[in-house]
Amino acid sequence: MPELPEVETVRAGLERVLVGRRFVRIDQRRRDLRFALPERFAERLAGRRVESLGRRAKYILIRLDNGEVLVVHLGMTGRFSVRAPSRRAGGEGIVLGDYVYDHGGDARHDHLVFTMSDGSLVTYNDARRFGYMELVPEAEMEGHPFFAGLGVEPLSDDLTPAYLAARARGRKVDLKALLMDQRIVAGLGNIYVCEALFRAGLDPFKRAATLATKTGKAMPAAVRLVAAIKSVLAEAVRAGGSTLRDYKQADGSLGRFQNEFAVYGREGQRCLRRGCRGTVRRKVQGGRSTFYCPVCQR
DNA sequence: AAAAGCCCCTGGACGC
DNA sequence: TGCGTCCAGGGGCTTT
Repeated sequence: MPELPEVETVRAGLERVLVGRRFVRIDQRRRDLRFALPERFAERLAGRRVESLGRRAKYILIRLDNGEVLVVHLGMTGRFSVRAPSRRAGGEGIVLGDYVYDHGGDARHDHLVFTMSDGSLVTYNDARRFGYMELVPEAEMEGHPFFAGLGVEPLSDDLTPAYLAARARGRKVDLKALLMDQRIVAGLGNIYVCEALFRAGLDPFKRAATLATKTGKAMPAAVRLVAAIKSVLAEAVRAGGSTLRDYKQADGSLGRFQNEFAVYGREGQRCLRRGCRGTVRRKVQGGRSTFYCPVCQR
């Protein structure tokens, strides 16, 4: 599910319900998700107060009052839902990102249920269990394997044409693979890479090295690409991310950016660029689907 | 060191 | 209705 805009949307939603509350009870129903959950997870979390919520790349960072950070990665299908403490009519809950409390899915995949000090219930559901959680002392975050090799935040000033060109210089991979690589730019995934390359008018199969001159300076393509990445992500964050197949009951606070896709999931449909007569194609690239317009992405 | 493949896991859509 | 195949927003690990 989640790339940067979706993770950011979930982070913001959780922030509203977690900050200032303490973990009272941790109902842990499995030993592991993708990886083993932390040793003595419940005991270590119980009684801790949530200070703040942050995000780095596709990780949600839940800062606790003992200097530790609960680091959460949602994988493909990880979701949080929240049931408010007292809700008439049986408590239908709060919507977080593309997630409704009654996820309409499978309680079998409710792997963790946190009871907070205000009585709200926060459930982590993850059908495929590609998600994971870890408790990391704040001081060790930077050097932690999760974070040590991560590339720049795309919405920060660290992502510049010069940076991208320098990282692309001499690389043999194609543009799609470069942008999917979390060590270069952290937080992009299949959807937003496809959309950014479309906006920049760049062929996903073109070599990444073409972003740089021989001396490693930014080519115009790098300038366009950086602008495209930033604009598509910023718009998606504003729209609350994208909601794909999990769209259940319509709800205003679900993600809306899926309605803005220019290429993703639009195989066989007309290119949306003004004046372009092209048709969106899908090709498997690096084991994943790439959607692009062969006419205007060159 | 970089690039390419395989793998993890479950569910939904589709064809027969 | 049932079964097989393909596909899915993640990325780690292994091999070349």
